[in-house]
Amino acid sequence: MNISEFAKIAGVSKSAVSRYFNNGYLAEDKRQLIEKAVEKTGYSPSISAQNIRTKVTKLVGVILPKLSSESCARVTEGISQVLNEEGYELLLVNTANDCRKEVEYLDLFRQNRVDGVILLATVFTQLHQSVLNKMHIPVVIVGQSYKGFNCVCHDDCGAAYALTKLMLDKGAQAPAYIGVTLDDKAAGEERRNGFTKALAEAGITLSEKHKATAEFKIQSGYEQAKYILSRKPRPDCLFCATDSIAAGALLYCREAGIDVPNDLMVCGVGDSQIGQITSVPLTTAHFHYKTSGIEAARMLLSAISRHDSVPRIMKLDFEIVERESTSR
Amino acid sequence: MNISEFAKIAGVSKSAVSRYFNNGYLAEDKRQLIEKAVEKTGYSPSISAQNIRTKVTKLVGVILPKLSSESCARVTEGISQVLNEEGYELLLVNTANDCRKEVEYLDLFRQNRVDGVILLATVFTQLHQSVLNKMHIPVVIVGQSYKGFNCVCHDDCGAAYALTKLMLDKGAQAPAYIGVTLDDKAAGEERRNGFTKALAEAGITLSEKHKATAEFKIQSGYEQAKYILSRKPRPDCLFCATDSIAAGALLYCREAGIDVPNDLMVCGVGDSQIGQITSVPLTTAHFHYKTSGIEAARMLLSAISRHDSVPRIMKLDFEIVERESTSR
DNA sequence: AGTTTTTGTGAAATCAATTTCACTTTGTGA
DNA sequence: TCACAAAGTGAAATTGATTTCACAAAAACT
Repeated sequence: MNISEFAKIAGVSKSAVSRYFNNGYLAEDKRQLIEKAVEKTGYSPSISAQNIRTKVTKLVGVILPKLSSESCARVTEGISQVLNEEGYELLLVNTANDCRKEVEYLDLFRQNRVDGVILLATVFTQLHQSVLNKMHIPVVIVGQSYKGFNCVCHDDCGAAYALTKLMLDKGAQAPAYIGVTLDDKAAGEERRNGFTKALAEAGITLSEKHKATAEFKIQSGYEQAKYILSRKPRPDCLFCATDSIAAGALLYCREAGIDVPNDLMVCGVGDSQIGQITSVPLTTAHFHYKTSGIEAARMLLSAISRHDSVPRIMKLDFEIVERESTSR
Repeated sequence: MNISEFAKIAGVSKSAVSRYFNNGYLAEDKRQLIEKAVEKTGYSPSISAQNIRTKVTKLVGVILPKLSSESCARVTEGISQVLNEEGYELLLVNTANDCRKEVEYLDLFRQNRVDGVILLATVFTQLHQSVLNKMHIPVVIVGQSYKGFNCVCHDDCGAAYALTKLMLDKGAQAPAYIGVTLDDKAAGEERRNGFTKALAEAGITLSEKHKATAEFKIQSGYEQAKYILSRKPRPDCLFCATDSIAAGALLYCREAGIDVPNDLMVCGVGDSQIGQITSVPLTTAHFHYKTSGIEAARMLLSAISRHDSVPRIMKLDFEIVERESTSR
């Protein structure tokens, strides 16, 4: 069913039909004729054909590093809430942490497939930079902050600083650190920076023995905790860059008979569900993931509508969630 | 940049360009001319324009009840893996458990927006049925089994039966049950059926006192467990329809000083991450969620390619994961 | 050498819409 | 009653591709 055929059925011209669905510059009697015909036939205009003329797809590309991660899912939920309300659909691609795919998909979106792109970034290479600069549709980056681009990010450094300071204020003197790869600017570098800053202020230096890098997994947290906590002298507090790592660490503590929080304070970052039910409830930092998705979507929408917009960076605040794992 | 302009730059006709990107019925010299021009200009054909002619969008609609759920995320990961490989993109919509939205989106997809639809279903109303029957593009339903439609589902009944039998075989005599709404055929009805079947075989009848319905949340599991376990006589085993409910129940047990598994055996269903780190590691049933996504995507692809396909239902097997919460 | 077949080509039609433009009709004020 | 503005209309051009069709050139047979 195309517009001509439909117009014939409704007893009006093609133009009238088009006007009905668009600007609506149309006499009342024709409007009713068309309305009736729509009800009868269920006709609705082809989006592809509209796209050819208007260059609007009502589609937004969303690039995710990993779907089955609580934080990504929450961000995406925020994005989809706002965009669906505005009549946009999400074209979602999953890069499975494959950096080349990220660029590949950006390139795919560069053609006229979508009206804008939201990138949940982790790593950020030279290649990203150059592909992003060549984009001629608006892009918003979530979770990382890069000059010259639209970004919505969290205060990773501040959260790590606050958590570390919390433990130091409670009397911790020998801290340990399990982080993630520094390629991840936010969760790797920024959180480490916050941790380091708090130590520096307290005049404490971190021993190399008490530093480890884990993956974003419970199992990996368990292993790295085992490695660090079995070395002498044993630390009295442990900062984990993510809740899943902290959950793994707590698992090891229970197994090894280490008393949390009395012998060892532990904290994570992200306030994922898992922290509520660890053997000892976990102190962590709550990031407003869903809000970041909502804000990113809004930012993109406004960049799509008025095309001139200057790049802006929005940093969302966090909240410390204090639970037993650091109570003393 | 359109095909005519590009053809002029390359020094060939529009038709030649089209053939280059499609069937390739083209002389070698022209092929090279075009190849060079593509490298120079970065031209690629407009997907919308292609869609108008060929009716192929290379898009698949995916309807999710909730993004931030581990099982949904895993299924989607499987789907996206297979479809991306075949050059398809996912149009993802999140209904936030709103049944009307589910139908609304099905209707949206009914027009020529996508080549096929995958529906992660929970509830299934009369309205669903009638909208689905009016669909003229292939649909695959994941997680539920409905006659007359393509389905990929899990053996919810079998898993619940096996878990219940496991506890009964270990000597449990007074079972309790925390389920989810029966509107959810798979997680609500089927799992309850499996549980009931095992009881019936053992000649045990369930007291009304020992039955409750929770939401898919830790907090809700906690509350319902509190309600059930505080009534006399206390049950000696507890079947929870999901891991998150079980996690909440275990939380209450720790708080109330109930010894799991000696005083009370507990199990969940779904093998989510959370079960690994509960105060007592959780016995559960592992469903192959990612595999179900993969199979659903394959089923859809084959339905798209040869349009005649008869509806088929695929039921995936499960595995019992036995941990401490039922060890005796 | 003459005919048939194969191979390759571009013009033109087609797909399903929007939008401009030139026009009719209607309404208002003098 | 006439002039002029406003409102409404449909034909036709346009958007960016694919695909059919007719036709030319080259190759392979008589």
